[in-house]
Amino acid sequence: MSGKFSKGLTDFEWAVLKATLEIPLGETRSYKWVAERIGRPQAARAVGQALRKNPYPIIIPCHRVIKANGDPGGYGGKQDPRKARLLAQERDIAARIRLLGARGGGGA
DNA sequence: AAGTACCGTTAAA
DNA sequence: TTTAACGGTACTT
Repeated sequence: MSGKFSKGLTDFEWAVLKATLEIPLGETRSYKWVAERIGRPQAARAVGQALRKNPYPIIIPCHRVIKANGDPGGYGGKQDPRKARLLAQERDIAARIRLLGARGGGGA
């Protein structure tokens, strides 16, 4: 039984994608974080595989998933500075949302 | 610091 | 069908 929903993805991948979608905005989690969440604390590598495939790069914030060292994961070395840039933007957005909830004043 | 073992998917032979 | 490779972490040396 693999991929009872969309063919091409397995239950494992769905679990990884789901866990990645649950990562709060402006925050980052490690592959192990996802691995433990899906019930495979030792499958951090397999998690990286599912993210590497990332069938929905627009919906799945794979950039929020980094290594436990704080280094950006990626393949064969590193991805691109875009990842850090993207994370910085998300952080800004999260900060803005926090301000709105704090006093709902005009930000900028 | 370096090497090894673990998990799950994909590509190739 | 079987083998090789990719990708991150923890443990051991």
